Amino acid sequence: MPELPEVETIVRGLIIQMQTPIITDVTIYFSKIIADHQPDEFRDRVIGKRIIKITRRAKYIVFHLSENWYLILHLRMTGKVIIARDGQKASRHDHLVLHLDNGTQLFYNDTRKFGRFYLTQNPAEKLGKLGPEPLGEDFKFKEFSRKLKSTQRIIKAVLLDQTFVAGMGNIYTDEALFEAGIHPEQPTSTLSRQKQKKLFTAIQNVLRKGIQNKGTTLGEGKPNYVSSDNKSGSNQHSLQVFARTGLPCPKCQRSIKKIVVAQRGTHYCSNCQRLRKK
DNA sequence: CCATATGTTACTCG
DNA sequence: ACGAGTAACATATG
Repeated sequence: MPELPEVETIVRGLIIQMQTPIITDVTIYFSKIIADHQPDEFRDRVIGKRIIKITRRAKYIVFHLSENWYLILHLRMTGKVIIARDGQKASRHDHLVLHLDNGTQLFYNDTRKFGRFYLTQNPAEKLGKLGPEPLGEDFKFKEFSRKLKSTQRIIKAVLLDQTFVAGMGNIYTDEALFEAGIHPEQPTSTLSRQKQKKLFTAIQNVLRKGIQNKGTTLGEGKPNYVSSDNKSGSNQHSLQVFARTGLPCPKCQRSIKKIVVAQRGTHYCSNCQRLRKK
């Protein structure tokens, strides 16, 4: 669920809510979510450290701790980070709690238990292979264009590849391809320069809009994504094709189709996004 | 029971 | 080497 805009929203919320607390205790209910440490070792290394800074890289949340330690969190499909007041009890699917010295606790909740914490002094090991941040200065058209030309893969698979561009997931990929008018199965090397440009811009547009709307929250009753203050986003109301199967295309009014591409549910307009031979 | 789900990665096959 | 496809992780929902 959480893609770049959702993780960015969470991080911005955490920065406002947390300041720079010291971690006074750690409760671990499900130790497999810690990727690289035994629970006791993890607690020993984390307790007493100060959270100096919180940043985002791709879909990772990076807690910068004192003494050059980094606590890196990936939420995968259903991970949530919620700040709550001291005294709040852990509930269903809470797997780890950071107790802080500012009167709050950070709960890590994850229905499907796919998320992972990485505790390291060498963050580049985990983050170094990621592609450019699409909203950062290192995302350059010239390089983007060159890489698109250099592979035979289909465009949807490439946009989901975190080493190509970092932070895109299934929702924003479908949205960007719709905005650019590109068929999800179009081989990247066949994209015209004009389509490359459109896609380059569309990626940034859909992500910026997602952040402005504080993320996409799908599902009724039990929201799949909430920010760190437990609020839903509103970007679901701005989606053009994702989760709109059978509804009219915003451009041509024809019915939005859903197919499987790169093993993922893929929403698109077969009229506005034509597969073209080159 | 079956299919599906917003992510990632290891593995197999051609 | 490359790229596509599959399974796995684990749980909930329709």
